[in-house]
Amino acid sequence: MCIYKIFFKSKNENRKNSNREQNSEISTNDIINDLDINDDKDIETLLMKLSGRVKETNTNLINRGLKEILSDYSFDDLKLDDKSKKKILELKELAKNIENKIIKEPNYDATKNYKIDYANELNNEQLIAVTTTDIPLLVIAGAGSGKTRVITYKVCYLIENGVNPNSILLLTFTKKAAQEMLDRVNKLLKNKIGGNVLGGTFHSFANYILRRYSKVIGIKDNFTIIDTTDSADIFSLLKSELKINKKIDGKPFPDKKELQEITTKARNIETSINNVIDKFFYKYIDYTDEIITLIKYYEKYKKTFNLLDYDDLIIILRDNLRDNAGFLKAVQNEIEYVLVDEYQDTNTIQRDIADLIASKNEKITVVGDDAQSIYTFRGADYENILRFPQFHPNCGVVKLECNYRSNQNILYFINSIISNAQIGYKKNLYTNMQSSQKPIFKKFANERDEAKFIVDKILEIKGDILNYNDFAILTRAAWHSNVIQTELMARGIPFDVIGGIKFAERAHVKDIIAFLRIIINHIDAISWHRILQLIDGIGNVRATEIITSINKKNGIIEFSEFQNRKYYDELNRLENMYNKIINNDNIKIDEIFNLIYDFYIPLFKKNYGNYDEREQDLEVLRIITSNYESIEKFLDDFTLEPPNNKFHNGVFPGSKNNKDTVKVSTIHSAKGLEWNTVFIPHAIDGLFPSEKSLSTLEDLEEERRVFYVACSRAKENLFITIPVYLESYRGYTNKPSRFIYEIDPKFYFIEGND
DNA sequence: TAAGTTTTACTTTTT
DNA sequence: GTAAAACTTA
Ligand SMILES: Nc1ncnc2c1ncn2[C@@H]1O[C@H](COP(=O)(O)OP(=O)(O)OP(=O)(O)O)[C@@H](O)[C@H]1O
Repeated sequence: MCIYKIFFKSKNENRKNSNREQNSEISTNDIINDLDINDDKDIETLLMKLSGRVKETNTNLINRGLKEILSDYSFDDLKLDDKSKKKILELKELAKNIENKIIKEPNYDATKNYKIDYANELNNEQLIAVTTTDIPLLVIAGAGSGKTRVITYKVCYLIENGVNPNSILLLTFTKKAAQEMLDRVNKLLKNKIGGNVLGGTFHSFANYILRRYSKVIGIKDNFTIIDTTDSADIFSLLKSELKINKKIDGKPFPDKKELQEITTKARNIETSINNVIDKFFYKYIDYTDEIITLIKYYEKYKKTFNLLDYDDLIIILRDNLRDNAGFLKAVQNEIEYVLVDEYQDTNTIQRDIADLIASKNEKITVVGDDAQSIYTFRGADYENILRFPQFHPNCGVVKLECNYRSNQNILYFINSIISNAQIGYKKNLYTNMQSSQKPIFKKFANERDEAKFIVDKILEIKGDILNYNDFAILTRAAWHSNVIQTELMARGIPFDVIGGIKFAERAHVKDIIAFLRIIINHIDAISWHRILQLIDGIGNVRATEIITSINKKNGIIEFSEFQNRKYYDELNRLENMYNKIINNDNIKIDEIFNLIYDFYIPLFKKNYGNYDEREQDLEVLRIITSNYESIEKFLDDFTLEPPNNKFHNGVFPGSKNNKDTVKVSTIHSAKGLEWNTVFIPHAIDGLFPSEKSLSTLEDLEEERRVFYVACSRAKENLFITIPVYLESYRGYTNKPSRFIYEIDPKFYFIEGND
């Protein structure tokens, strides 16, 4: 029995699809002729083939044992080009330099009367990392070596040495990570002082500063932060307005998402659009001019309507810190110490921000692990970590190599994975832990069998000793756990899904957010577009016309000039709604919601099917917002860190989730976490590493690091599994992940005969 | 110009 | 088996 009601699914956003016939390219006869039918296994194979859209016949994995398969490595090795070779040499040189800067002894006064016994709770290197506060410090920490612990204790140490909590800046990868560390600080210091620390992501910090210093910077303080889908929607609008959407001799033009991707890539790795197209979107090289034109209009569009995208937040902050001495000084006066977590996943803009703020007296500590850099796809540059000494010549370095998380067998395994990396700073992770079991590798006929095995194992290992909380299923892509989720549900095992969830992108959720945004920024054109186009008779062109009129009146919402239009009644209703909200300074969030619903629900019912299912999302939104004092704060949080988990009964963002559940997560969302037992399903070459990352060495290296991050989450048990047949994706699997081939077989165990 | 219908091109990770 | 572009109709 399933004890959770899922409030939304990530499927069926809109449109009912007609059932089209599958056009199979291979005929039944071909398949039968292709096979010798000798036993049950062959028949099973045949049935599988007939049922799916199998394009290629490959019985390789079905009939051969894993041992045999893994003994012949047949992947093309990617050649290093000269540029990469040079880079690797340079990085090696940098790594040597790091070695020279290692600090050997802590500068710790044990006679001081601290609340925390630092020397006792930290190992020698950790103690050095915590107590070195007079010079810039780079902490290179291997997986599970206690970097979270170091940062947490360092915050305490700073506070205990008289640093004002609200002048400590703690930059982490997610808001949640910062919150958890600061909660821990509170516990350690037995007070509530940690709550005053400025903790959050680079983006949330940028937002905080930009709004407060808007005058100095020359922007309005009520800007709307738009997410990537909003950006894409702007591109879509511009494409049709500028009529830049015609194919040239059948070659497709980038779609709205791709335009957004090109834009953000260029800005995050700080290079030209030309370069990005040349390197990453070569198929669009013929459209370079049109793309550049569109992006120019995109930038203008944002300016006109007071919109900032994610990249704007950090770029505007960096540029102003760099170019405006008065502003820099003001920010520096607020901040005494800068701590950066997950430094390997910062980009150059973020690096600059941290450096600039700390530049006055070099009070900065950065913590990271280049082997765990998994966000280069969005502009992160793990070289930041290796180059830290270049930017801070008088820095010290601490290396944490003692792993407190995983048992010896898992450690051998993960060390073996990362030893195959071509790029990177070598660390020698060791542990004092006892060994239990080697990581297990196993194949299954199909996804259902894989799922069953995982669920059975969870129950078996859990027994009466462990909790569901001790288990995680980590995947490269969110959909890799689909069948497993079904199985968990069928078996009544409570679980939470984290990552890959697109709550904020659901149409009706975006609608509500659009209504709210306009309250704050009356000329938020992209939100106006959403709302106006809900009304019958208003499309792209009419919406633009109305928005232009609002903008001309500086954001006054007044539609009398459209009196003769057939949809005026609806415009009038909208105008009245906003007047009620805007003219009442003391209006509560709940009342705002009621007014919006009064207007929206009729349109909502008309525009979308499956009303009941969607309505629950609206309820979720109401509950989330009820925790907020202001719409502004809610909108900022919702956009800066959109919910990435599913909401079950009683579990909402903001509410503490103390439920005992198995975690089903993408690897990217599992960063920094740990579990007793970790499963990595679908470890199939082409899925993990992803097919898209096979062509360049850099991409492949990153995939390996993702694999490394996944495996290094495990404390006691690690299971890696592959289904031979994937019903939902291309049928037969070719090979297990190449990362498994790379590992010395003595470090893992192949379960079963096959 | 809007709205509805058919075709095409895809399945990676997220602040 | 979805989302967006392209095309068609009113
Ligand atoms: N000095 C220590 N003594 C005992 N346990 C420790 C010590 N330092 C860290 N640990 C434990 O080791 C585990 C891993 O620590 P932590 O999560 O801080 O590692 P991490 O470096 O952030 O890992 P990763 O980079 O892999 O995310 C935690 O369970 C932590 O409590």
